[in-house]
Amino acid sequence: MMKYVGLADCNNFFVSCERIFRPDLWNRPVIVLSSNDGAVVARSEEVKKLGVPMGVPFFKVRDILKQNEVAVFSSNFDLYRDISDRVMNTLRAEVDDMEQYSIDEAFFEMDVDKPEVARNEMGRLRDLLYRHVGIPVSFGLAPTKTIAKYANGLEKRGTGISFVTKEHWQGLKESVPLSELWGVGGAMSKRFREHSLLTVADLLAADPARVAKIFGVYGARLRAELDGEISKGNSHGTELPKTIMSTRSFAKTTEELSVLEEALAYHVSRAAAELREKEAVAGRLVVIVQTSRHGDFFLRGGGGESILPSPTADTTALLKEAKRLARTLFESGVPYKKAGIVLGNIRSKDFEQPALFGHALGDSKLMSAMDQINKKMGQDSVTIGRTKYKEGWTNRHDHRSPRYTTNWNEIKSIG
DNA sequence: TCTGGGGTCCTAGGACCC
DNA sequence: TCTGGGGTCCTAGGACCC
Repeated sequence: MMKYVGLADCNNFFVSCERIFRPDLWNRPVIVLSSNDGAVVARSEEVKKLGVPMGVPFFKVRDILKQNEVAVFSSNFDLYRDISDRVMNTLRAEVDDMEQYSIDEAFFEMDVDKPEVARNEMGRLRDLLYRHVGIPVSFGLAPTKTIAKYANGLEKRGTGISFVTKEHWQGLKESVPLSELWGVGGAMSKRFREHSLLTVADLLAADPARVAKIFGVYGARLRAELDGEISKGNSHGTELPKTIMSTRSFAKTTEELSVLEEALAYHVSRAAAELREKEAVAGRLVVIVQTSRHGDFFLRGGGGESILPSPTADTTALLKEAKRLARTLFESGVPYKKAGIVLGNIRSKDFEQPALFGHALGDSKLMSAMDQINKKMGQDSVTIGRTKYKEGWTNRHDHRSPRYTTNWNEIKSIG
């Protein structure tokens, strides 16, 4: 019996989510755009074949998309998060030690006796997820996370099931370039090349101490992972996040403080609701206001930080502080394009004593009533601190699909 | 026309102290 | 020529990922 690491990865996740409710799109090219309809962030296989790259600005590929009758969607994160929860909950019930890594990926552990049995088990999981949630998922199984990531990539377009055993990996390492591995980007890749390290075999042949010295912790960890030693620890997914952010760019710039304040009210509400849902409080608040990357003002704007006298998850308290910071950052005559906040120093509310003269901790009746209504009726049914200027700061989402599963007004109707 | 938003981890270097 | 060196704490920014 040997312990292996599995990776489940949803195929073209955002596109697959859109297709669940639109069977007419199953064999058609589909893309999903980033928020504000800026760039392409998900592509169906048909679109990849057209040569449309990941991350390309939308306006640059508009023509080719039109010519090929590609279905275009704005991001619909309410929908994707909800579908993601369904995938993760289904998988969690079937595997050991699951750790959700991103909105569409999760690691788990598997004890393997006979490779055929392991393969069949992954096939069963793949079929189960497709039947229950409607999302195609591929699986990779290997000695460590980094190798499982690589394995997963091998069969994306085939069966969706890939098992790289220890023996198999020994045979592969000569031919796998370091630049294709998870965690190796342009900069690391270049530094490896400068030391004549091109393949996995090259790195494994190098002395571990020298690797650590030259390439730092990342290098040492990567080498260990490729050597079959599990070093990317399993975090078990129960810990709190270190930061929670909410930021967004505007469809058009604004020079109004009141518009910025209203956008911040939106971001504070979202982030604070997430804090309360995790039963946590934040001790640090950062407000960010930014101008366009193009034009004369791109160095203006910036961030301001506040260490809260008493950690809180109360929307009103956080908003008051955010507005204070916004007023110190604001300069009149500057066209702002983006605003947002970051919450830091996050800890469980259980460990916090309410300060005598500090803010409430955010479990007030008002906050929980608001959270319950918003959960039931859809996000933003009840809000604090904004109403008037919405068209001044919301972003562009001209192609958004209905929020089928999270908003009563947009539920799918048949007929 | 004008390139997302949300994260994590690591490192270099400044401030400060003795 | 050379101006102490070592520690800690903090933050900005780099790198990478989805």
